[in-house]
Amino acid sequence: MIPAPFDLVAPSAYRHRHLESGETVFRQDEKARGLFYVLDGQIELRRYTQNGQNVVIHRASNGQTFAEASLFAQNYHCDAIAIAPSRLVELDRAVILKKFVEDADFSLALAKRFAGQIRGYRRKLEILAIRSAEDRIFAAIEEGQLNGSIKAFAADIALTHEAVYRGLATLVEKGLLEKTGRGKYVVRPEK
Amino acid sequence: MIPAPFDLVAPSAYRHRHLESGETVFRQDEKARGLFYVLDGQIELRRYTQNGQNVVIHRASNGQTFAEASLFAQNYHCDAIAIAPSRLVELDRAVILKKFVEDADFSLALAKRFAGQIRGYRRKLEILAIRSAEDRIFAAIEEGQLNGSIKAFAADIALTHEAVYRGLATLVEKGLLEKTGRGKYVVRPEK
DNA sequence: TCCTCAATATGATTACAATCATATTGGTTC
DNA sequence: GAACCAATATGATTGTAATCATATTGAGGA
Repeated sequence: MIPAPFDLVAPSAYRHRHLESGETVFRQDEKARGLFYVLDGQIELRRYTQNGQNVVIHRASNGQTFAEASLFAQNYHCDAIAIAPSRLVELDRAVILKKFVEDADFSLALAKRFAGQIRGYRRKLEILAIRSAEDRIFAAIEEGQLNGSIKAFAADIALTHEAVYRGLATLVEKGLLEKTGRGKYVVRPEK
Repeated sequence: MIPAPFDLVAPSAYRHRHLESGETVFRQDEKARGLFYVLDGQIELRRYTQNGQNVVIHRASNGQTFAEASLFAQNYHCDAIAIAPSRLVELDRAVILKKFVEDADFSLALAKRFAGQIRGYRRKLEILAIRSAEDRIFAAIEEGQLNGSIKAFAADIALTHEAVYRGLATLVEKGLLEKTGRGKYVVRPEK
């Protein structure tokens, strides 16, 4: 049930947590206690700039882990907030680190996971660098970033939700997307 | 001379490379051979989108490494191009991987490095999500992203160089930045 | 069933960065 | 030192996303 490689650590390192929508998992600059596995629900990782703007760094849902990087840092570097009722497993930092030095398979798998995350962030950067709202929306949908609500998606790709609604409408008009329901869009298959 | 933890691997894994400005270190989708350490020069990591737009993912210069993540991937996921005459050390992928499973200190240090990179990308995402050109420029300078040319900096933060020149001018006008020379700007200390 | 509320959606206007143009400066080469 | 070239810099105009406003839809609760 816990995804590889974290299934390799003893269950004594697990701690279950239930959160209501809006509750905080951890805050930026708090001492890092461990990483998390989402049984169900939705967690948003956010960072705040001085001006009060905030960026959604990542959104984790069923079956995903987050805050892996905090294993190797003293503190958390973003806020983690439940945006839906959520059940999490917290994996103890010290236990994971011990496992890391003892078990090469584990450390290899974890490093691979990190490499994957790095790639993911690169793709996000790539999308944010696209200037045209329409192109950005299309690229992000192609990457599979539109799974939740349009508003959340808009925040993800750093556009206002109005701009996204408009962009979606024109993309459908151009025949690049298909509207499959209220707030539901899919890439139209090439013919 | 090679930074930790790569100083721990045998020098037989090193391969020196000299590149002229414009030459290619590797291309996207090529088989990953290893990671690189920059003795001197400048390397740009770029990704190309379908529309032909390209994003500068990272810019590596003296004393930095790049393509670490390719250790755990089959192929390179971006282009690496020298934008100045550069001397590199290529570190063999297989040797590093072997070291990784054998030496826990090494694997710990590498994982820490990865975690640092993840943090770096997060910060970059944060900056790209700032809508106002002026705020974005200021935030990026505060993060120390303005080290090379203004044009390179502009590409980094996904603005046109014109917008950056104008933003810099108004920031100086407002007293937030100080112009220390042609193309040189520093954050003005708070009083 | 009605009420409430948030997400979805579109209209009108404004703000601002992109674009196109044109100097100016500084470094390199012959 | 002249010639060349790219980076720096600013001006004028345009395009486009943000903003502010206002419906509309749908889900959940009383």
